Amino acid sequence: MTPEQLSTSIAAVLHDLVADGDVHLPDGAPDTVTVERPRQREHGDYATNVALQLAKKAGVNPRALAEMLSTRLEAVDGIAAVEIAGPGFLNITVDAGAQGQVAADIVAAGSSYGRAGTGAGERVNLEFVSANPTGPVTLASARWAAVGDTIARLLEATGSTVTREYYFNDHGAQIDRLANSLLARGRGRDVPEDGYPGSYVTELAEEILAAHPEIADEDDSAAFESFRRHGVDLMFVEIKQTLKDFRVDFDVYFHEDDLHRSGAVQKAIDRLSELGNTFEQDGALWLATEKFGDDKDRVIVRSNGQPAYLSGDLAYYLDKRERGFDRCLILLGADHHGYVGRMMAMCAAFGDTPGTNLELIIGQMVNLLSHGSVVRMGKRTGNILTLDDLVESIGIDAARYALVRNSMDVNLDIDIDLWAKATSDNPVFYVQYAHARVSSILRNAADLGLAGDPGDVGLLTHEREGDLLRALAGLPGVVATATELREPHRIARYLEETAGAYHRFYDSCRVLPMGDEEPGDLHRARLLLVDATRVVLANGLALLGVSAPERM
RNA sequence: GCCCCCGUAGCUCAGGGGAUAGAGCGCCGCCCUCCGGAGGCGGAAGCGUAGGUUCGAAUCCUACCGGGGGUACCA
Repeated sequence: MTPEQLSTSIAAVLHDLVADGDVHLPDGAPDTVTVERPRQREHGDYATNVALQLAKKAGVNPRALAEMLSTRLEAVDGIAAVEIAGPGFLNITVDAGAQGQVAADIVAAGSSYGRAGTGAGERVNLEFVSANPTGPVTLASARWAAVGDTIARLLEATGSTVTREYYFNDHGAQIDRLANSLLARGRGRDVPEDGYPGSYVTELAEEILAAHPEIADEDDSAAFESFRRHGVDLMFVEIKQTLKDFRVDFDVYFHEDDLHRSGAVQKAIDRLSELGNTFEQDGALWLATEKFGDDKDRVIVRSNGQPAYLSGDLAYYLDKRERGFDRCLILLGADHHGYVGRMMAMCAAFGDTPGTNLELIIGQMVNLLSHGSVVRMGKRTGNILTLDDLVESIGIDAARYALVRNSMDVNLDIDIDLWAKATSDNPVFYVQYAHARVSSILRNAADLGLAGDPGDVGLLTHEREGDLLRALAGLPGVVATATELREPHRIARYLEETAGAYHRFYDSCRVLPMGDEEPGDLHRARLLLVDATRVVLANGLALLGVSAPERM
């Protein structure tokens, strides 16, 4: 019995109580109730605090409500015992057969175990990374690449249709700075003060000159344009390749330039003006964001007639909405948190609902640590670290895992000495090792001709078996929560917990027959449990885009 | 100044109002007759401070202290 099934059963019992007039709830009985795995084993397999939650509304004392629930719950199929504890907790023990059935259900569901249809029909646009094509993908962007892709996988797992989108900013002044840097390097000069100092600029300039030798004969202003065009193109190719190698595939690369060329910017501005949300002042055109909760109003067309950066965002947002996305999610670094107010106000100015149609997810910064101190020098960039630097030192699996393992709200320090280790200190290794161990048993079982017959799942009564079953039963709930809160780290933590439960089970429950022992029902049931563990670890790792090795 | 994030064990971090606050590392002590010991078991050790809300607060609110980031008619 999974927590979800139990929740439904308890809700059904509540409905009955209300229908029979035993309990009066002004808002009726809920459809689901909170069911959790208690920390203390004495508190049963599962516990619920519904009685505490609803007592006040029902106008009864929590223990009395608990009594009524308990009596009826004990009659429910699969529930072995219900105890009332403390102020009104219900501690529920599930019978072994119903518990063991979870393993069979998981194996039957296979790769679809943990998925849900809660987001069905929702079209989500998830924009992340969106780094300017002025250099290699940085370490900071790497976090958004891993987190964003994982959020996308989670949304897909819960039934949403997701478009992974990269906003390619090829319109602004920083591109000029790249072009100037390339020109300088191409002509054997030092990069300007505000240029890009990395060695990649020199490489790029050489590459461009090799492919287009005629640039050498152009004057500086023509060469500037050539370097600009080819530089952006090549940089962009490199960024795409880096991300692809990192297992992040974008569906759409959107060019800011297109918005300006197509008239989309003007269209967005006109729309906002029609809605009465713009005004002119000091020769500039402003968007009235303050009335929608922003700190102050924002310029969208500068007094020199040039559109301000925000105008591109307006047009881009409108474009996404017109492409049919119900929800536009954007991942941003903490250095952009100041944009939240104006972006949300902009959304509201279009008549949309901030938080629903537009959602900004802010994450904190990343550092790399080695031997206890922060690594500052990137290989090709001089002063800033790249995704490639990270992957080179710890590999893709560890990099993806390390980048999503923590809440986005915390500054992330990645200790590359730790993540490069092949020991259990390294969380990704710990989880992958559990999967390899599982796979090994399954291989051995196949050699023994043991696969197929599930035995009797009711025999899985060992404490460690129960712990493992409950851990495995938790995946759908964790996926649901991680998706809803946009918190992929919950998947990683869950996997570590599940891997731990498996290692403990393995340590005290022999799975395969020893020596000449005849295979029995318990062997088969445990084998099913091992197989279910494989499914859960593999599905969880897949959500993180991390491989689930059968051998390591 | 104002805004955002963080402050939990010696260290790195989990803990979406619930029962005795968890994990890994490090430290101390254990467990190998066969499935991968790259594992497992036990022990010592903690919610920045002060108020408030609540039957119940690490979690919500306020103030303060400490760390990080931001605050352009730049993009």
